[in-house]
Amino acid sequence: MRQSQLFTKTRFEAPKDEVAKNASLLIRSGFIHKEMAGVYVFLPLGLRVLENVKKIVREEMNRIGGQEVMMTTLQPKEIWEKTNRWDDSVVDNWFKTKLKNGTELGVGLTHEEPFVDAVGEFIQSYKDLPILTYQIQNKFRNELRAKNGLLRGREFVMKDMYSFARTEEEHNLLYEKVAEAYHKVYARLGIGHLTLRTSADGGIFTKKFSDEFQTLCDAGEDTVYVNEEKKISINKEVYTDENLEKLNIKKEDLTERRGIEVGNIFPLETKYTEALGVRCKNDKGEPEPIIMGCYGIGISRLVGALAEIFGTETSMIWPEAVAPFKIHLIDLSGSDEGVKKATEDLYQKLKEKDLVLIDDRDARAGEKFADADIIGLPIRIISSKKTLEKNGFEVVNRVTGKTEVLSLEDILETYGI
RNA sequence: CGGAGUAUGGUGUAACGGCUAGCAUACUCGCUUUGGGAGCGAGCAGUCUGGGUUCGAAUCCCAGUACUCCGACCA
Repeated sequence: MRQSQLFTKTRFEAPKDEVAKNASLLIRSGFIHKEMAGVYVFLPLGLRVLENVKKIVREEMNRIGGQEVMMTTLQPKEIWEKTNRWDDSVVDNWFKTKLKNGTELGVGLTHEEPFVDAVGEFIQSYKDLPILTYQIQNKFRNELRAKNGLLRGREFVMKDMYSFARTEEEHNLLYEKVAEAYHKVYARLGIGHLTLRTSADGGIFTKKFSDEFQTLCDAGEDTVYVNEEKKISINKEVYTDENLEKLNIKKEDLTERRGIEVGNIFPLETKYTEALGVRCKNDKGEPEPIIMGCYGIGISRLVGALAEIFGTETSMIWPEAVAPFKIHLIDLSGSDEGVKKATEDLYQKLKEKDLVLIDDRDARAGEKFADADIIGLPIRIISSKKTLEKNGFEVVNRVTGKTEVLSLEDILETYGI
């Protein structure tokens, strides 16, 4: 992609209506646009990051047998009434609307009911189980107060997966399989070492714990007690002597930290399937309850978390797996036709694999470097008279700081072109 | 939802109730410049909305709206 044609621009000044580092940084780099409090537009570079996160999540969910679907945003109130989650006194952050004829509708804030409703149609026999199905979709929550940029919005992108199992054992197997997949997702995003499976409140429908995936970061909204060494973590909301004993954790081993909840998995038991009348026949032809699990990953929240972790106010380095492009090619050819041609040749090659953003603007070096710092592509290749005199290009790995002059052939070989 | 604060060109800011609302940046044009946000000149562009007080309101008052922060909430 040519930066001269990219319609977004970086900006020098921080937006005054954002305090959160993630939103401020991403607005300054032109990755997102604030539409209103808690609602953000993903611009070309930001969308590429978001899509890369989705891709990784998809691959890992598919790998464990997840089947992707897409539920609807508009929701009929009937199914929510069956589980007693329609009334505002029970769930107060619904966005609701009406059809022309007055029929009430909900705007999806989560999708347990619709999944049970839609998937349940196909569950007749125990032979149909287990099922693991998911979607990546926008969620709408009427939060009383949006804050922290992408970390808590009113409209956000989430991956939610649901498992349907016949027995407790079958459920537990799926549950652990998903947990393992989650660890893989965070590892691929470059935050595996910071992300801990955390015991948390199981919610209002189960007496069990749920498991959150907390990425340690001071900007996080949750307080967790952790032992990074032993990979132990427990959310403050369930941090009691009784629970510590139940979980076999020693208080002295833990330190208080802040965490961003980047994922949450919890057992739903039979609450939703029973309420919506979804059962399966066992081998004697008798109806049996179905055990559910629910597994979420905040996709857009992860983009914010990455900005918090890998960014400063004026600089960013995206993990290679999600960077909008891997390489930022800085064209410093000026009016030198020879350098310009060499740069263009390299660009055309790297473009074949969609690896590169070229700064071909008629701008000075300082401006280009400053922009490249905040846009945050992990590899920087500088092309100028200086580098061409050495028969190559200056290649900087921004993570390690390693700088070397490589020839066109060397670079192409590195990327398998 | 309780409390506090803020609102001025695209962006960031300044202006005692009183001069043509200033500065920076961005943008447009011209010249110069070209490895860390260059220089000179010219130009475009603004007081959140609605009321009120006053000879006179960006400034004071009321209402609304939006945004931010603290708290509560977050299935």
